[in-house]
Amino acid sequence: MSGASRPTMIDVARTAGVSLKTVSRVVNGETTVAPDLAARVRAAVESLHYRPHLGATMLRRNDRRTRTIGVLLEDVGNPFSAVLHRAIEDEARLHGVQVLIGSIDEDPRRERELAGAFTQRHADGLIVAPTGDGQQYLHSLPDIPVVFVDRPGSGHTADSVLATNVSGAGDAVRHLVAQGHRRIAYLGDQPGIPTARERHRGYLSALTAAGLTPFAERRLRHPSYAESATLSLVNRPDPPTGLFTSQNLITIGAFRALRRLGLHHRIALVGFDDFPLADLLEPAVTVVAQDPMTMGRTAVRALFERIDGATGPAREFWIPTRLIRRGSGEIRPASA
Amino acid sequence: MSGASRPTMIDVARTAGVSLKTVSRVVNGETTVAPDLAARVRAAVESLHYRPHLGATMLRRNDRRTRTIGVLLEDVGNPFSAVLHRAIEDEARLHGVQVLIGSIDEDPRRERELAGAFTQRHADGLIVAPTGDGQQYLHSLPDIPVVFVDRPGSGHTADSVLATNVSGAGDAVRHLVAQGHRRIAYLGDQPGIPTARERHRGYLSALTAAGLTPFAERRLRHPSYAESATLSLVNRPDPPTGLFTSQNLITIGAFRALRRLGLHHRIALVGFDDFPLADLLEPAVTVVAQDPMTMGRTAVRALFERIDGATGPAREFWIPTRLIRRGSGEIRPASA
DNA sequence: CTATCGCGAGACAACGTTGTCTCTACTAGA
DNA sequence: TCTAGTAGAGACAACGTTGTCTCGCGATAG
Repeated sequence: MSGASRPTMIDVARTAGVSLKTVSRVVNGETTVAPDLAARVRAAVESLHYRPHLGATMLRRNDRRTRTIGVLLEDVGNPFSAVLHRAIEDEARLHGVQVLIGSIDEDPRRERELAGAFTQRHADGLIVAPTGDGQQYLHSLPDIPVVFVDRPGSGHTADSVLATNVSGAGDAVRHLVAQGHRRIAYLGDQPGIPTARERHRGYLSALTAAGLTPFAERRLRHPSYAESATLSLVNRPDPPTGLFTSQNLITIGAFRALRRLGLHHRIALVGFDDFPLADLLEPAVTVVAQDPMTMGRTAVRALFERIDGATGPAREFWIPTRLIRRGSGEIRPASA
Repeated sequence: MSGASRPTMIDVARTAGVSLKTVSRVVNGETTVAPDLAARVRAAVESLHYRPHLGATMLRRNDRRTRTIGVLLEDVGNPFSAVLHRAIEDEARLHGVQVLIGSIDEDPRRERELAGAFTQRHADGLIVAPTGDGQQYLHSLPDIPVVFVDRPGSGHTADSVLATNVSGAGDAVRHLVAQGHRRIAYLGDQPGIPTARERHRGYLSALTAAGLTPFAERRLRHPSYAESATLSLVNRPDPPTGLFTSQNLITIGAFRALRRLGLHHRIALVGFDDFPLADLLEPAVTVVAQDPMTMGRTAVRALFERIDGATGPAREFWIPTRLIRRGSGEIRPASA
């Protein structure tokens, strides 16, 4: 509360009656200090509430880790991102590392800004859920380890931690086919988003493999359009009997629409990405669940390996998805 | 990508053919530089990808803002915290300020560690959702502006941004009373948590004012016990006809228990704190909603005022709650 | 034509810390 | 007893930047 500026090593040295350098040694845990002096120094540090000036430390020791990583996710308010964030934080905490985080909101400019800001704050590394716009900007940053998570990057080579999007989406579609569905519609994000592209690819190839043709597809500019898109889809003369939605917010929007029309027990729904309370809805929602905990943990570990100097080609970590049958995906087509 | 160390102002100065100080002036936007020189400097900055060394800047200008704030929330994976986080981030972004964030998990030691870590990283200020253990530790930190959010701090005076917990909980109980309920049970967090205490107080005083006595109360050590606590509560010989739950995770646990027993259309439920999909459950869940967006925005604004030097006594910002009738709270007692 | 002023730009010190070098006092071995 | 060696502790420079001071030059006024 005093307006006085923070104490420096010189203040500590004066209080302890030793030289500046001895304080530095004690603070840095060097062993070449006599025990009684070290004790005096530690007492002075305590009484003055001395904390090393991180800026000065970093300035002097240019190689020093700041024990901070930067994390760029889609939207920290979204359940998937929030859980991923939490997993990253927990793993980072195990290593005594702080987390800087920001939401990208599908805005490439925002992505570049955040990456720059975190780099300038001397993050030791970055975990990025990239937009589809390419990550060439990383080349203009000082050399910093990067791990992509959730989505592959482009224009920059780095480790990536990805869900098995194609096969997961395929699982969803195959499941609907197995229930007898032939008219299976797709609702997903705009194809600029890499995961959206892959899940769409999984949808297409599973349909084709089953001898079906894509029935109806909607690429949404924003998940908030999911509800109205579903309404228009279902109001066609030949409505789909099953829906595959490529993302949790879209799944929820679709569910909302089906409920509004009273069709939630008639039209099957399988969503990519689990979400809280999916099991409490009626019908409970069948999903292809990702494993954000494992994804976050894997990304942090890979990043730390790179920070610790691991070289070698970029690695891809594929985190498996899992179909969770809850009810909405087990609805059979009315005509069958 | 080169292993070379990052460029400094001296490199830029050499490239542009000017003095070190002139580069500094251009980078800091001083106007006393001839346009052609400034242009040469900017070109050199671009071509070398020069970024000022934040540590050196902070070292030289000890008063300088780092344009970073630290945020300590309960759990960034929890919907309430996640939305609060997002609101804080958005407001901070408007001011060009970065956010350091960490989850406390009701662990006072963790709270102290995070506050220390963020302070050492030169956060300009802190936004803290404090545990009930007291914030005396803030006194041992260098002088840093703090705003409490969601919960009042103790042992340290600072602005606080709080929901109207007492009156909000009262609204919930009064609503149940108005539906004819007499046996209204309370399920909440342990009383060590300030908000839990206040909401419990609101519960008690509204009951008393209605001429009722507290019927049954459960203080949970952790929200994960909500489901089993509800089961035991409802299995009493004289079960409650209405439940008031003090927090979103507990509300969800209680709902889950009622559903499991098939009592979700028989026993009324009003929860404090809204949560996603509350409107999609059957019955949709009546809640006393907080306004995390406004809370986050208010906290950031108050913090920036303090950072900008505002003095004066600590302020309390009360953010009103709002009862949202959705169905579960409008169930009437079976006996009535 | 000279004195004064103002503006642009460089020289230099300082911020708080740590790496390196140096110095002193003590210990051990011959 | 003397020398060499060692461990502990201080002096000093340097990290990259900015605040202050100073200098030079052209313009303006007397």
